[in-house]
Amino acid sequence: MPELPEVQTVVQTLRPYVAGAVIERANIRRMDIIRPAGTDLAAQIVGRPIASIDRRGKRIVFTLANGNRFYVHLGMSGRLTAEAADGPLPPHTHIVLDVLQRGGSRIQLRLCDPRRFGGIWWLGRERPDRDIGPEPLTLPAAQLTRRLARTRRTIKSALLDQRLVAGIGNIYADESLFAAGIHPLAIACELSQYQAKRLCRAIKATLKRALRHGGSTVRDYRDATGAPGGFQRLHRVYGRTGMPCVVCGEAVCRIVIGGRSTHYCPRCQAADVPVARAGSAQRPRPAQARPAARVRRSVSDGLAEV
DNA sequence: GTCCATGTTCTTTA
DNA sequence: CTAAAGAACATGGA
Repeated sequence: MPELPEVQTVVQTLRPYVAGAVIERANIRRMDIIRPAGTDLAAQIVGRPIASIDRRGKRIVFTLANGNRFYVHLGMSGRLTAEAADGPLPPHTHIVLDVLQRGGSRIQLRLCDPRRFGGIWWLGRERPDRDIGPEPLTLPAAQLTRRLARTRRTIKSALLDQRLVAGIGNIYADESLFAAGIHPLAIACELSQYQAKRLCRAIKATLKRALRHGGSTVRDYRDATGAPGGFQRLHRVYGRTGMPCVVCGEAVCRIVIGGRSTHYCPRCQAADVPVARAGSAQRPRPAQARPAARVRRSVSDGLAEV
């Protein structure tokens, strides 16, 4: 659920509760959300002060006073909240950290994640961003252009690739492409210089505006205090299939790209550059008939004969 | 029962 | 070999 604006909002609302606080106890109720598997997270963090909490891409990065780091990823349904120490534990609460604040009061830091696509990654001294791309809010347009020029994927798929740019997800990819007037099936490397620049500006403007509204709550998302976001009311295409475009009145379309639902206005986002086919790979069809005897055997066929 | 969901990673295919 | 699409993961809601 959470993309850059939601993750950043969680960090900002969590920071006053945990910055400088000491982790007194770690109640890890499910081992399988700790990664790498086998990490003794409790042994690493109990008794340690939290020096700082920051965001990198969609990761919530904790830095301990001893310099070690770990990060929380919220996956699709994760919530990281600061709660009064004695409230009842809701279902799917996988981690509870008891935290002693500088003022002397105690709170609980809870990770709740029904679908369990999220989790906690222990980093130690490793960098928190070795395997993801640059931050979109500070990304120079020329750098985005260069990165897009390297791929023939659709622009929608490219924006969702965290190694290309970190922090954009399904909502903000659709909203940014609408703001830039670019068709989601446009081939990334076919965008004009002007379009790439416009897209870069649109991404920044969209993410910043979402940030000002505390992110989007479509379903599960809450900040660290439990409050929902407000930006879902300002979505211009995401989740508006069939409704009139807020700019031109044309009905908003929904297609599937890379397995993800994609919303766009067919008039405001005209396909004025080469586009891929929706819903499946752009498969160059053989101009002539296929070779006749095409004997292909699946793996299971082969195994069945052994 | 069906389909869908704010994400990532592994596998399969071209 | 590389690039990209699809499936899988787990749960709940419409």
